[in-house]
Amino acid sequence: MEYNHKEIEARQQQYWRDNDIYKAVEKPGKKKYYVLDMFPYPSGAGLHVGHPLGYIASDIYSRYKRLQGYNVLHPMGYDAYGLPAEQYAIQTGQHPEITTRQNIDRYRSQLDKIGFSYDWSRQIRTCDPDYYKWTQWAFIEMFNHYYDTEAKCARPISELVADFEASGTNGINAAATDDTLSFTAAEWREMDERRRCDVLMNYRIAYLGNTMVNWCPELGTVLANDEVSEGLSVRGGYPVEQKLMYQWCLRVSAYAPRLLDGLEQLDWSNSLKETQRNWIGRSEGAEMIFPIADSDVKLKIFTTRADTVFGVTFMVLAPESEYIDAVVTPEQRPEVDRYLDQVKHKTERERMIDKKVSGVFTGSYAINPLSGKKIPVWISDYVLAGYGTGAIMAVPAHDSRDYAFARHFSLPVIPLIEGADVSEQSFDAKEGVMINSQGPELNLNGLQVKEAIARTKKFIEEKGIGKVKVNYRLRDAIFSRQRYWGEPFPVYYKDGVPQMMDIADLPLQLPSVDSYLPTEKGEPPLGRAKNWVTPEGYPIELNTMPGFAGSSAYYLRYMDPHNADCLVSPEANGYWRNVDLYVGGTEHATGHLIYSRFWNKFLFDIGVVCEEEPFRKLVNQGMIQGRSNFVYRIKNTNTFVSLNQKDKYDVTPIHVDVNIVSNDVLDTEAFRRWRPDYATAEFITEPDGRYLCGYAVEKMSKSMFNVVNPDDIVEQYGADTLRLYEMFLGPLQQSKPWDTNGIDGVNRFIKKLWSLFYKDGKWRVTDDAPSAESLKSLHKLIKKVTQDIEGFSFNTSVAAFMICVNELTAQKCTSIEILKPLIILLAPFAPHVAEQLWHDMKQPGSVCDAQWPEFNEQYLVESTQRYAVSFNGKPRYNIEVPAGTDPKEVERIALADAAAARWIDGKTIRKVIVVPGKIVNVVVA
RNA sequence: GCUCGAAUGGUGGAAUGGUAGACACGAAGGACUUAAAAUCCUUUGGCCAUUGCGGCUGUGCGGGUUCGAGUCCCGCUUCGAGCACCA
Repeated sequence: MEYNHKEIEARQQQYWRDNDIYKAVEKPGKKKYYVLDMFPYPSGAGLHVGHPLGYIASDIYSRYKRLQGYNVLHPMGYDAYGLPAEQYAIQTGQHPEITTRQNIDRYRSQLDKIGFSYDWSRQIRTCDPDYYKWTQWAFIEMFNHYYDTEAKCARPISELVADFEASGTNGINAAATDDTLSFTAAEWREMDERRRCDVLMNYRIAYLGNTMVNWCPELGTVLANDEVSEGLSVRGGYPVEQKLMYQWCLRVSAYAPRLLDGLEQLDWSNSLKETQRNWIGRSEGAEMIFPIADSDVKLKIFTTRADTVFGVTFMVLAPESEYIDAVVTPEQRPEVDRYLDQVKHKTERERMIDKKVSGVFTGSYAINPLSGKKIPVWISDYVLAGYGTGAIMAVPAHDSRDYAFARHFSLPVIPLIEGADVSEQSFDAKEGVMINSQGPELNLNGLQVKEAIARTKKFIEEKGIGKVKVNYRLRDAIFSRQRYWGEPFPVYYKDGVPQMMDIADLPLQLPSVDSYLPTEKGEPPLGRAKNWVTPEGYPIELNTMPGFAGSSAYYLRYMDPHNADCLVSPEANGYWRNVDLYVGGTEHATGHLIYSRFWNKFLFDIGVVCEEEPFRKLVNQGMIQGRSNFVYRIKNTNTFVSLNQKDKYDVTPIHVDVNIVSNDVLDTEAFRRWRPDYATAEFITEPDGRYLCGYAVEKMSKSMFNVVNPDDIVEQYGADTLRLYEMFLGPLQQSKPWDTNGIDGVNRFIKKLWSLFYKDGKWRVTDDAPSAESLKSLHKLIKKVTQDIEGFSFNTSVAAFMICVNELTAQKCTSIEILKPLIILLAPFAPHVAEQLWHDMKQPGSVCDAQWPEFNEQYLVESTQRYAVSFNGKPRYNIEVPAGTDPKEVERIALADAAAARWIDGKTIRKVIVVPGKIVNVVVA
């Protein structure tokens, strides 16, 4: 029998399908392991070889865990709502549902070919009503809860209402809100429904708020912070501007402390945790009150540099600050209005690019609470409304932005740190000894910066001038999108007051529309839906939910995908708990991975899930870039020059389809057939007659002709080769270009493996006893591969297989006692060929009739022991011997190695001491 | 600017502080073949020596710790990633 990947793979895959081999069933008492891939958005372009990289790694791990006897949950589904399908719908009128379905079918057939061990009976699609019912349900729950910052958990809004009825806002200062309200119980009772609704919106976890949003005119929708990068939309790269809009939001910021602290216990990479820490952006500082002279107004500011308060020479308000109206003097009003108008017409991006200092004086002065000095209050767009209180105390000597502002408007600069030269630039470092910092009641002179910060904080708290405060950069998530292709909100409006639908009436299905564009009135596409009202005739919300809504809790739904009564049953959730291993790209670091953690924590608070963190271990696979090939055309001709000859001519490099290039050698005939223009192409080749192409690493895309389709690789080499090769390419976490050049080496390995079992078509495995050296090769492999799988170092485990097969070939090993464990170990990597060989072992006439086993743990036992070899007490090197080796034998091996490495050249050995399991000490003279 | 990570042959990449370059690709030479493909064998960091065995050098740069450093520490350079008027 020859190795025929097509037959083998078709047969194995059929077998898995027919017997539901990978169907996961809860088995109480059996240890579970949940391996999850980030589910894909099914794009129209299909999969390229980069997409399956992480899926292969997680599949290897799942199969490995299964062999170890774990009950493994390894599901797959589709993140089916998204912009491309909607934009395609706008262009063609085809319903996004149809496009999405077609793309999903394509994805599925591509995934199937690679031989993944997914339990497809648990597949989910975020656009299925049965699925998004639970997205809508979670939204309603968030609407019905508020966040108690003291108990650090979500609580029913009804409890807050009860508090209000009993005692107004007294004693509920622990509710997360961005607007501190104050009213009595009597006042609460007198409020009408609309007013109460407005009040409660300040506390609900899902709330309607007038917030500054990232508005993208080109896409006609608002975007979340993580969907914007450098003032442009991540999707499409269109400009984004700031706009005040009444939108649904999620109070993610309330969970900022827990999102930060939770990172500690997670087995994630440092860089990813760091990215999240940056995004959450905790900063410890102080809130301080600066009263305005001759007025009742008190400016509240936030600073991390309380120590520099004696260097404050002016105050700055954000252009959107609520203080402005109270502070601006009548004389300054026209100038301020002019400035605000000018700022308003700048987009976020323009504000960022335009680093020119701008600002306007309000006409008012504040009083420095520590020094008593009068200082002017300005307005400038370098202060952000959304962070802190939207107002700052400016210390130009020690903050570069304040410095630039002070220099531009000729405001004074007072240095506060000894030796700091502030004549050219500010001194921002938090180090040195304080000077010029003495007020009537507080003297910081002579203190170190850190001491001064602490002293000042203590002082202002005692005096009631301010208080210690922790600020977070993390903003609430804007949850409305003015799109069609997303989950509809289960919300209707009764006299303009938002009402949640009854959970029993969910899912609220997405209606059909005649066009996917906004209405003439500028309403979102759902404004076109006919009868988009409740049975009572109340209008239903026109916005839809954003992309991250459906992906925030999908891992929970896999645990119990067909449950019609709840998101996940307590039994299923109690068994599978959370994801043990999550594999996916870093691009979701500040989006999906924050929202999911938030969403999960909320569900944890309300008792729906039993684990507070959704993803215990997370591995980020690197991106696979494209490797493009070039041909070089002599200008104005149809003649192409090979790489090493091109410098002799005036040439233009042209991208050429990588699929007609092999090892950078162009198939010239295929090139002539590739495009009509090139049918008559002439070639100037290398001396050996080959046409060599140049190459470059670029993004994998159609326009670069560098897309490699996994289907083609599977067709030519087989899924097992593809799987092994993707792993062999390099460390999983690292980004690397796809280069098909090395794939022959991996394919050769499989053929060599095959010929350990079949020689000239004949079965050659025997039940001979294994030789000592074969056993050594095998145990080396077992040790290396088990270590490497645990450490996600799949490239080196593939190398270990190659070494082992080469050694066994050289040893002419035919013993089943070696070959059986070998293919068991290989099965997670190359399941088709391994299972085929296992199957063949069970055939009549073969020597094996065992069942496909669960992985035998004896292979995982550490099989060697390490000894440190020292000379006269100084450790020199280590040796490894089989576990349990006799001390005499250890001594012999140690001395043989020492002699080989010339440690004892010209010396006399006096004595050798062997401490079992630890050390070999050689006393030499 | 702040934070994190990386730098090793022609290429992708291996090396719990212990013989740097595993494994693979590519390249060169050879065997088989009418020929090609496939397969197999040898060589392959650099320099020198090559009818001897071998010698020198070498992991971005400069220091340090150590009997011993690609690996640990200090200081740079370059590249990548994240955050970025966040006070």
